[in-house]
Amino acid sequence: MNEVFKALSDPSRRKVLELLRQGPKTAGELSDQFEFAKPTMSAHFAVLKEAGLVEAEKDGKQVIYRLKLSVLEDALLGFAKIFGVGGGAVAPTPSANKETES
Amino acid sequence: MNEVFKALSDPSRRKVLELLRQGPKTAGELSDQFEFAKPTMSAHFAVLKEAGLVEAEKDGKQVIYRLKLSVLEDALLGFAKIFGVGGGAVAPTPSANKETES
DNA sequence: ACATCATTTAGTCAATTAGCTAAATGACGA
DNA sequence: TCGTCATTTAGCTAATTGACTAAATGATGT
Repeated sequence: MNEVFKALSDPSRRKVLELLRQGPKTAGELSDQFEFAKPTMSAHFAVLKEAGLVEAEKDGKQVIYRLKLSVLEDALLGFAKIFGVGGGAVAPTPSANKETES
Repeated sequence: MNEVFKALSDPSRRKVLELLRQGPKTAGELSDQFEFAKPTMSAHFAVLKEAGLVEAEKDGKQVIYRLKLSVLEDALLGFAKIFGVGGGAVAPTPSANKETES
């Protein structure tokens, strides 16, 4: 879960996720939306993949990236829930507080 | 908003926020929950303050930190909403996609 | 087989980050 | 005023990050 937050801490990576919200895209299509060199983008993709936020499928020459919404959802809402924030979730009792890290 | 995500990307800082969920705490009380040196913690507090996630109030010798839940809420839910995730929010139409950064 | 195209890997570099110790600040109590 | 306590600032270092170019990989078309 730490890796998800690490991945989300970079604006370019958040933008990649937003682009993928419209549907799967190839590495090239995604890279076209940025001014970075391809290898730089490739590294960002790797971070997102490592965090489980996207999955890569190979299609001939290209690599298609697809958003894994459930992972993003689990991380964001899971964290939000700790604070009793969002969607009427109830926070666990403060005295039951144990670990931040997983 | 980028600063909020940056602040959240460190597990120790997330833990500080969780501790503050139980109510305001002094810098010392917070530091006691970690093995880091005080100045290290002070730097983490500064990052959280910079991001607007906490506010500091001076009380005699001590500094009391208080969670600013609304800021955390805005960031998390605001971002979640972009993906149509959580609390029944509806994502803006993909074609209306403009900027990631603010 | 060869050239080409899409992407990743390797290697480098500068900037940022997270930790530390030592010193400064600022409030209190004696 | 002096000593002490709580916290921050300053200054340092090692590790991580995010960018780059050049080279490697791997699939396709000729």
